[in-house]
Amino acid sequence: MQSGQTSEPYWPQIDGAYWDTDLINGKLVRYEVYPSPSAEEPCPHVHLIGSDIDEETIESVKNYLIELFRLRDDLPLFYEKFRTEKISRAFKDYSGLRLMKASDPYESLICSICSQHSSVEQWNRTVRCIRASFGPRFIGPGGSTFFSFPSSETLAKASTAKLESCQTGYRAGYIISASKMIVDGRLDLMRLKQAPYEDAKKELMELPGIGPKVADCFLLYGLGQTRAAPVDIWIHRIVPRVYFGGAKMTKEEVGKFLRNRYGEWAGLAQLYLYHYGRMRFKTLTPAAKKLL
DNA sequence: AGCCAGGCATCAG
DNA sequence: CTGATGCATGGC
Repeated sequence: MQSGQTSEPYWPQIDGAYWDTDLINGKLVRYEVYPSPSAEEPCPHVHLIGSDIDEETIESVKNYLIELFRLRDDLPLFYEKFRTEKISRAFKDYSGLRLMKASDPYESLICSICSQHSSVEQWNRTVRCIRASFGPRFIGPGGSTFFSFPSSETLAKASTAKLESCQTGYRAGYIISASKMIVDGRLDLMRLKQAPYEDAKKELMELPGIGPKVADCFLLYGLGQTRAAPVDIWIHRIVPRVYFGGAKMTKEEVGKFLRNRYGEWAGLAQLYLYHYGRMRFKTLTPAAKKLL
Protein backbone atom coordinates (compact mmCIF):
# COMPACT_ATOMS: atom_id res chain seq x y z
CA MET A 1 0.00 0.00 0.00
CA GLN A 2 2.79 2.39 0.84
CA SER A 3 5.04 1.57 -2.10
CA GLY A 4 2.68 3.40 -4.43
CA GLN A 5 2.65 0.35 -6.68
CA THR A 6 -0.93 -0.73 -6.28
CA SER A 7 -3.42 -2.10 -8.76
CA GLU A 8 -6.05 0.36 -7.53
CA PRO A 9 -6.11 3.41 -5.25
CA TYR A 10 -4.45 2.55 -1.97
CA TRP A 11 -6.67 1.72 0.97
CA PRO A 12 -7.24 3.99 3.94
CA GLN A 13 -5.80 3.03 7.30
CA ILE A 14 -7.49 2.75 10.65
CA ASP A 15 -5.84 1.61 13.88
CA GLY A 16 -3.00 -0.02 12.02
CA ALA A 17 -5.25 -1.86 9.56
CA TYR A 18 -5.88 -1.20 5.88
CA TRP A 19 -9.52 -1.45 5.02
CA ASP A 20 -11.82 -1.60 2.03
CA THR A 21 -15.41 -2.44 1.28
CA ASP A 22 -16.60 -4.51 -1.63
CA LEU A 23 -19.31 -6.72 -2.96
CA ILE A 24 -18.13 -10.27 -2.52
CA ASN A 25 -20.37 -13.08 -3.71
CA GLY A 26 -23.27 -10.66 -3.63
CA LYS A 27 -22.64 -9.53 -0.08
CA LEU A 28 -21.38 -6.20 1.09
CA VAL A 29 -18.42 -6.72 3.34
CA ARG A 30 -15.94 -4.40 4.94
CA TYR A 31 -12.61 -6.02 5.68
CA GLU A 32 -9.86 -4.60 7.85
CA VAL A 33 -6.52 -6.20 7.15
CA TYR A 34 -3.81 -6.07 9.80
CA PRO A 35 -0.20 -6.45 8.74
CA SER A 36 1.05 -10.00 9.03
CA PRO A 37 3.29 -10.76 11.99
CA SER A 38 5.51 -12.76 9.66
CA ALA A 39 6.51 -11.00 6.48
CA GLU A 40 7.65 -14.12 4.70
CA GLU A 41 4.87 -16.46 5.74
CA PRO A 42 1.89 -14.18 5.60
CA CYS A 43 -1.17 -14.91 7.69
CA PRO A 44 -2.69 -11.46 8.14
CA HIS A 45 -5.39 -11.00 10.71
CA VAL A 46 -8.60 -9.84 9.05
CA HIS A 47 -11.60 -8.27 10.71
CA LEU A 48 -14.87 -8.62 8.79
CA ILE A 49 -17.85 -6.33 9.17
CA GLY A 50 -21.20 -6.95 7.52
CA SER A 51 -24.62 -8.45 8.02
CA ASP A 52 -25.24 -12.21 8.06
CA ILE A 53 -21.65 -13.20 7.51
CA ASP A 54 -21.58 -16.97 7.23
CA GLU A 55 -18.84 -19.50 6.71
CA GLU A 56 -19.19 -19.27 2.95
CA THR A 57 -18.70 -15.51 3.00
CA ILE A 58 -15.66 -15.83 5.21
CA GLU A 59 -14.16 -18.34 2.80
CA SER A 60 -14.88 -16.06 -0.17
CA VAL A 61 -13.25 -13.05 1.44
CA LYS A 62 -10.29 -15.18 2.38
CA ASN A 63 -9.77 -16.34 -1.20
CA TYR A 64 -10.35 -12.83 -2.47
CA LEU A 65 -7.61 -11.39 -0.26
CA ILE A 66 -5.21 -14.25 -1.00
CA GLU A 67 -5.53 -13.39 -4.68
CA LEU A 68 -5.44 -9.62 -4.22
CA PHE A 69 -2.27 -9.63 -2.14
CA ARG A 70 -0.76 -12.61 -3.97
CA LEU A 71 -0.17 -14.42 -0.70
CA ARG A 72 0.82 -17.58 -2.53
CA ASP A 73 3.91 -15.97 -4.03
CA ASP A 74 6.87 -17.73 -2.48
CA LEU A 75 8.93 -14.76 -1.31
CA PRO A 76 11.54 -16.82 0.58
CA LEU A 77 12.22 -18.72 -2.63
CA PHE A 78 12.56 -15.45 -4.56
CA TYR A 79 14.93 -14.03 -1.93
CA GLU A 80 16.99 -17.20 -1.95
CA LYS A 81 17.18 -17.39 -5.72
CA PHE A 82 18.61 -13.87 -6.06
CA ARG A 83 20.39 -13.70 -2.71
CA THR A 84 23.75 -12.88 -4.28
CA GLU A 85 22.44 -10.05 -6.46
CA LYS A 86 22.62 -6.36 -5.67
CA ILE A 87 18.88 -6.29 -5.38
CA SER A 88 19.14 -8.45 -2.24
CA ARG A 89 19.83 -5.36 -0.14
CA ALA A 90 16.22 -4.42 -0.69
CA PHE A 91 15.07 -7.87 0.49
CA LYS A 92 16.28 -7.17 4.00
CA ASP A 93 14.92 -3.63 4.20
CA TYR A 94 11.55 -4.41 2.68
CA SER A 95 11.02 -8.02 3.57
CA GLY A 96 7.43 -8.99 2.90
CA LEU A 97 6.79 -6.40 0.20
CA ARG A 98 4.36 -7.99 -2.25
CA LEU A 99 2.81 -7.39 -5.62
CA MET A 100 -0.90 -6.74 -5.82
CA LYS A 101 -3.25 -8.25 -8.34
CA ALA A 102 -6.40 -6.38 -9.27
CA SER A 103 -9.76 -7.91 -8.48
CA ASP A 104 -11.15 -5.94 -11.43
CA PRO A 105 -8.83 -5.98 -14.46
CA TYR A 106 -10.80 -3.22 -16.17
CA GLU A 107 -10.28 -0.89 -13.24
CA SER A 108 -6.60 -1.72 -13.34
CA LEU A 109 -6.42 -0.82 -17.02
CA ILE A 110 -7.98 2.57 -16.37
CA CYS A 111 -5.69 3.11 -13.36
CA SER A 112 -2.70 2.35 -15.55
CA ILE A 113 -3.85 4.86 -18.14
CA CYS A 114 -4.49 7.51 -15.49
CA SER A 115 -1.07 7.00 -13.93
CA GLN A 116 0.85 8.13 -16.98
CA HIS A 117 2.80 11.35 -16.54
CA SER A 118 1.17 11.79 -13.16
CA SER A 119 2.05 11.31 -9.51
CA VAL A 120 0.81 8.45 -7.36
CA GLU A 121 -1.24 10.83 -5.23
CA GLN A 122 -2.87 12.41 -8.23
CA TRP A 123 -3.90 9.29 -10.12
CA ASN A 124 -5.24 7.82 -6.90
CA ARG A 125 -7.42 10.91 -6.46
CA THR A 126 -8.53 10.74 -10.07
CA VAL A 127 -9.60 7.11 -9.86
CA ARG A 128 -11.48 7.68 -6.61
CA CYS A 129 -13.28 10.52 -8.34
CA ILE A 130 -14.17 8.27 -11.29
CA ARG A 131 -15.66 5.76 -8.86
CA ALA A 132 -17.70 8.44 -7.10
CA SER A 133 -18.87 10.13 -10.31
CA PHE A 134 -19.66 7.09 -12.46
CA GLY A 135 -19.63 3.98 -10.27
CA PRO A 136 -22.54 2.14 -8.64
CA ARG A 137 -23.26 3.45 -5.18
CA PHE A 138 -23.71 1.16 -2.20
CA ILE A 139 -24.56 1.61 1.42
CA GLY A 140 -21.86 -0.34 3.20
CA PRO A 141 -21.84 -1.97 6.60
CA GLY A 142 -22.33 0.67 9.27
CA GLY A 143 -24.24 2.95 6.90
CA SER A 144 -21.23 4.40 5.11
CA THR A 145 -21.57 4.87 1.37
CA PHE A 146 -19.04 3.63 -1.09
CA PHE A 147 -18.70 3.37 -4.83
CA SER A 148 -17.34 0.51 -6.85
CA PHE A 149 -15.66 1.06 -10.19
CA PRO A 150 -17.97 1.74 -13.16
CA SER A 151 -18.34 -0.73 -16.02
CA SER A 152 -16.73 -0.29 -19.41
CA GLU A 153 -20.24 0.38 -20.80
CA THR A 154 -20.59 3.35 -18.47
CA LEU A 155 -17.25 4.93 -19.28
CA ALA A 156 -17.62 4.22 -22.99
CA LYS A 157 -20.65 6.51 -22.91
CA ALA A 158 -19.16 9.04 -20.50
CA SER A 159 -18.76 12.63 -21.59
CA THR A 160 -15.24 13.96 -21.91
CA ALA A 161 -16.20 16.96 -19.78
CA LYS A 162 -17.40 14.86 -16.86
CA LEU A 163 -14.30 12.67 -17.00
CA GLU A 164 -12.11 15.75 -17.09
CA SER A 165 -13.82 17.03 -13.97
CA CYS A 166 -11.92 14.20 -12.27
CA GLN A 167 -8.62 15.72 -13.41
CA THR A 168 -7.99 13.05 -16.00
CA GLY A 169 -6.67 15.79 -18.27
CA TYR A 170 -5.79 14.67 -21.77
CA ARG A 171 -6.20 11.03 -20.69
CA ALA A 172 -10.01 11.28 -20.84
CA GLY A 173 -10.06 10.35 -24.52
CA TYR A 174 -7.82 7.36 -23.88
CA ILE A 175 -10.18 6.10 -21.17
CA ILE A 176 -13.19 6.43 -23.43
CA SER A 177 -11.63 4.75 -26.44
CA ALA A 178 -10.28 1.81 -24.42
CA SER A 179 -13.71 1.38 -22.87
CA LYS A 180 -15.39 1.47 -26.26
CA MET A 181 -13.05 -1.19 -27.59
CA ILE A 182 -13.93 -3.44 -24.69
CA VAL A 183 -17.65 -2.87 -25.19
CA ASP A 184 -17.59 -3.68 -28.89
CA GLY A 185 -15.41 -6.72 -28.30
CA ARG A 186 -12.26 -5.62 -30.11
CA LEU A 187 -10.40 -5.82 -26.82
CA ASP A 188 -10.95 -8.77 -24.51
CA LEU A 189 -8.98 -8.42 -21.30
CA MET A 190 -9.47 -11.99 -20.17
CA ARG A 191 -8.30 -13.31 -23.51
CA LEU A 192 -5.11 -11.29 -23.09
CA LYS A 193 -4.55 -13.21 -19.89
CA GLN A 194 -4.14 -16.42 -21.87
CA ALA A 195 -1.86 -14.86 -24.48
CA PRO A 196 1.95 -14.94 -24.29
CA TYR A 197 3.45 -11.83 -22.70
CA GLU A 198 4.88 -10.33 -25.89
CA ASP A 199 1.66 -10.81 -27.86
CA ALA A 200 -0.53 -9.31 -25.16
CA LYS A 201 1.74 -6.30 -24.78
CA LYS A 202 1.82 -5.67 -28.51
CA GLU A 203 -1.96 -5.79 -28.73
CA LEU A 204 -2.39 -3.38 -25.82
CA MET A 205 0.03 -0.91 -27.35
CA GLU A 206 -2.19 -0.54 -30.37
CA LEU A 207 -4.66 1.37 -28.21
CA PRO A 208 -4.31 5.15 -28.11
CA GLY A 209 -2.53 6.34 -24.99
CA ILE A 210 -1.16 2.92 -24.15
CA GLY A 211 2.58 2.57 -24.57
CA PRO A 212 5.07 0.08 -23.15
CA LYS A 213 4.90 1.34 -19.57
CA VAL A 214 1.11 1.43 -19.29
CA ALA A 215 0.81 -1.95 -21.02
CA ASP A 216 3.27 -3.52 -18.58
CA CYS A 217 1.49 -1.99 -15.59
CA PHE A 218 -1.78 -3.50 -16.70
CA LEU A 219 -0.25 -6.89 -17.50
CA LEU A 220 1.43 -7.02 -14.10
CA TYR A 221 -1.12 -5.47 -11.77
CA GLY A 222 -4.27 -6.17 -13.75
CA LEU A 223 -3.61 -9.67 -15.05
CA GLY A 224 -0.86 -10.95 -12.78
CA GLN A 225 1.62 -11.41 -15.62
CA THR A 226 4.76 -11.33 -13.50
CA ARG A 227 7.11 -11.33 -16.48
CA ALA A 228 6.04 -7.72 -17.06
CA ALA A 229 8.42 -5.17 -15.54
CA PRO A 230 7.11 -1.63 -16.06
CA VAL A 231 9.97 0.75 -16.80
CA ASP A 232 9.00 4.14 -15.46
CA ILE A 233 11.23 7.13 -14.91
CA TRP A 234 12.49 5.69 -11.61
CA ILE A 235 13.40 2.25 -12.90
CA HIS A 236 15.00 3.91 -15.90
CA ARG A 237 17.25 5.84 -13.54
CA ILE A 238 17.91 3.05 -11.06
CA VAL A 239 18.76 0.01 -13.19
CA PRO A 240 21.61 1.53 -15.23
CA ARG A 241 23.15 2.85 -12.00
CA VAL A 242 22.83 -0.33 -9.98
CA TYR A 243 23.73 -2.85 -12.68
CA PHE A 244 25.68 -1.02 -15.40
CA GLY A 245 27.80 1.61 -13.71
CA GLY A 246 25.56 4.42 -14.91
CA ALA A 247 25.71 3.51 -18.61
CA LYS A 248 23.21 5.08 -20.96
CA MET A 249 20.32 2.73 -21.69
CA THR A 250 16.97 2.98 -23.38
CA LYS A 251 13.84 2.05 -21.46
CA GLU A 252 13.40 -0.95 -23.71
CA GLU A 253 16.87 -2.20 -22.86
CA VAL A 254 16.12 -1.84 -19.17
CA GLY A 255 12.91 -3.85 -19.55
CA LYS A 256 14.65 -6.57 -21.52
CA PHE A 257 17.41 -6.79 -18.95
CA LEU A 258 14.93 -7.24 -16.11
CA ARG A 259 13.00 -9.92 -17.97
CA ASN A 260 16.15 -11.82 -18.92
CA ARG A 261 17.62 -11.61 -15.45
CA TYR A 262 14.53 -12.25 -13.36
CA GLY A 263 12.28 -14.16 -15.77
CA GLU A 264 8.89 -14.84 -14.34
CA TRP A 265 9.83 -12.67 -11.35
CA ALA A 266 10.74 -9.56 -13.34
CA GLY A 267 7.70 -7.73 -12.01
CA LEU A 268 8.59 -8.52 -8.41
CA ALA A 269 12.20 -7.46 -8.97
CA GLN A 270 10.90 -4.22 -10.42
CA LEU A 271 8.79 -3.64 -7.30
CA TYR A 272 11.79 -4.00 -4.99
CA LEU A 273 14.04 -1.84 -7.17
CA TYR A 274 11.42 0.87 -7.45
CA HIS A 275 10.61 0.99 -3.76
CA TYR A 276 14.23 0.79 -2.69
CA GLY A 277 15.22 3.53 -5.11
CA ARG A 278 12.43 5.84 -4.05
CA MET A 279 13.06 5.35 -0.36
CA ARG A 280 16.74 6.07 -0.87
CA PHE A 281 15.86 9.16 -2.88
CA LYS A 282 13.76 10.53 -0.05
CA THR A 283 16.77 10.48 2.24
CA LEU A 284 18.87 12.63 -0.11
CA THR A 285 19.45 16.32 0.44
CA PRO A 286 17.75 18.69 -2.01
CA ALA A 287 21.14 19.42 -3.57
CA ALA A 288 21.84 15.73 -4.12
CA LYS A 289 18.39 15.25 -5.62
CA LYS A 290 19.08 17.90 -8.20
CA LEU A 291 22.10 15.98 -9.43
CA LEU A 292 19.83 13.16 -10.56
C1' DA B 1 8.07 30.62 -11.82
C1' DG B 2 9.41 26.58 -13.45
C1' DC B 3 9.95 21.74 -13.13
C1' DC B 4 8.42 17.23 -12.13
C1' DA B 5 5.10 13.25 -11.67
C1' DG B 6 4.67 5.13 -12.28
C1' DG B 7 4.31 8.50 -20.52
C1' DC B 8 2.71 8.79 -25.04
C1' DA B 9 2.24 10.58 -29.78
C1' DT B 10 4.29 13.10 -33.16
C1' DC B 11 7.72 15.31 -35.75
C1' DA B 12 12.48 16.84 -37.08
C1' DG B 13 17.03 15.33 -38.13
C1' DC C 1 17.09 5.10 -35.12
C1' DT C 2 17.62 9.20 -31.48
C1' DG C 3 16.02 13.62 -29.51
C1' DA C 4 12.80 17.34 -28.70
C1' DT C 5 8.15 18.97 -27.72
C1' DG C 6 3.25 19.38 -26.36
C1' DC C 7 -0.09 17.56 -23.58
C1' DA C 8 -3.73 18.72 -18.42
C1' DT C 9 -3.16 19.03 -13.84
C1' DG C 10 -1.47 19.77 -9.09
C1' DG C 11 2.39 19.88 -5.77
C1' DC C 12 6.58 21.67 -4.42
